[in-house]
Amino acid sequence: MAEKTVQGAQVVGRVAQLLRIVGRSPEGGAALPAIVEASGLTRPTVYRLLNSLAAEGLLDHHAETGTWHLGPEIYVLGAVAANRYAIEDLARPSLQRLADETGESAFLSIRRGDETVCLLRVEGSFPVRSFVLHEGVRFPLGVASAGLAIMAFLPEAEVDRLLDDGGTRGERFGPAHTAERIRANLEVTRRNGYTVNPGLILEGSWGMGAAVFDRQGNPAWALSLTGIEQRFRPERQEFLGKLLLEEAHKITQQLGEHASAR
Amino acid sequence: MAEKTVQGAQVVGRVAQLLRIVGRSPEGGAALPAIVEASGLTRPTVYRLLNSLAAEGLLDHHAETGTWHLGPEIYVLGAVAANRYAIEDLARPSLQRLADETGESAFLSIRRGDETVCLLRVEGSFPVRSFVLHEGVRFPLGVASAGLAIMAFLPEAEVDRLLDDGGTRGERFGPAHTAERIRANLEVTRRNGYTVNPGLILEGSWGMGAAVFDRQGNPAWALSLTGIEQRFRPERQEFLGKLLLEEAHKITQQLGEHASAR
DNA sequence: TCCACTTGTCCATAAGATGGACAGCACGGC
DNA sequence: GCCGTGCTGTCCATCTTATGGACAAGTGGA
Repeated sequence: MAEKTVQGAQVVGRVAQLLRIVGRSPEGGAALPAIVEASGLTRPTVYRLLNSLAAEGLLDHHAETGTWHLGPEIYVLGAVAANRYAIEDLARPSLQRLADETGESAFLSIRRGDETVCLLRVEGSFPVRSFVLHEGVRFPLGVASAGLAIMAFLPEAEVDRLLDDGGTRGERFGPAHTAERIRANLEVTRRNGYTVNPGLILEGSWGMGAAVFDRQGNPAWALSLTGIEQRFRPERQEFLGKLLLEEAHKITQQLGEHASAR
Repeated sequence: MAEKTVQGAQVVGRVAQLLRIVGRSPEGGAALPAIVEASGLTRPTVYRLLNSLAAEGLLDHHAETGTWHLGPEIYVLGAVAANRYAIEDLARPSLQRLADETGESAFLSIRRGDETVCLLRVEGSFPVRSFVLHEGVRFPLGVASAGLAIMAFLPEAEVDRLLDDGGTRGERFGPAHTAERIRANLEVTRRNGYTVNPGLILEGSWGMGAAVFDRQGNPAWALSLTGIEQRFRPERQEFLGKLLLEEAHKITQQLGEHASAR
């Protein structure tokens, strides 16, 4: 909503949209009908664009399954871009430690506009795991623990703008996501430093998160843990929260020290 | 050359081209006139496309310098794609070791079509360094040590096709890049396992490389070292070559063990 | 002051993306 | 065996939309 910046080459928008859709899909694979559905474009158009993107190496077309994946060019470009945006390397050890010490799965998410995108997932050892979150998955800020953790440290005006979405958030993610309940959660998050998502998206699938701050002090990333309700009882939350905050602080500090490109 | 696979959405080609141009630029930054020049498109078109790409987050426009960079969306997508194409993590320790033990700068390059793309660079300690190669830089196979190392282990027919380019290689990279001289180099490379580039691209700027093989046994990546001529004397080449082969083998083996997605 | 070289913008034109429609194939039910 | 359903791949007339020549305006150097 609210586009038209310059004059606009809207094919670019469609291309970006398709890349995002493919990137968001579960194990990196999406079939044509699903992409058509998700994009709202017509099938021939999607078909043509996907094929063109694959011809450029930006996508891959797995011949047997007919699924589309992010291609080697994206990987190559991403590797170059990573020189400018490199928390990943800093975060991986922290995720590993979180997963090792808690047994839950640990995640790094990044803020991207009004959404969070999951960048890294490290599996925990506990045999019951939630797959609501995985690499490429996006949620609006305010939904899921990563987005809540980030939102809690945004300026009030920003929060107001984000919460005022006309109710689509509730429709997509369930009635628990009202502006009031989110505000209440943010309040608690600010007090504790970490946030708790008590199965708001999927019943029984809990999560906790803590924000990581960039050099300007903005909450740009978040660490989070997910698992089943039984593993997030109040008495354990303190332990998990402390761990999350420790690792989040560690990364924030490393980012501060780290010399950045340009 | 030789396009037109399906029906083609050629904007996609232009978009991909621009992304590549920006990705290839020295410290990730390219100015508009340079991009216009490199792309062969007209200025308004490039301008419009770049702005649209930036609006989608695929590029970044640095306001002060007016330079264009790969954007956060590319980073995000690349991070997701990296799950499918992850030698990077395996290679980094090897590059570090190469750089530490030799003092030269060490590189990981990937084969992408008929080119190699540099993915990672680890600086060596030796105070005179070559900057011919850095992240995002592409060379045709057969030019630069990484591309030679890969080419040496391609099927003969493939080599023939690659060498038969009508002389543009020589024009772009200097007269040392004739088919005959490359063939001779490949011959030596096959015998030694590693390749030596004796300043073919830039006089005095030498390099050595060794191929890394994927699970199917294809040479898909290469490790390489670069530095000044004086550091690549014949008596030292054996030492450097041995190191390169060791690390290349190590990565090849790890890739074989590693369970891959899909 | 003038020149060279930028960035940003407009708009008539024509290139080319679009999408309805159809062919062909694979699967499953009856 | 036959029909229905859902898929991929392709065509092409239509009209959306990308294109690029041209111009305004700003900057810096000589």
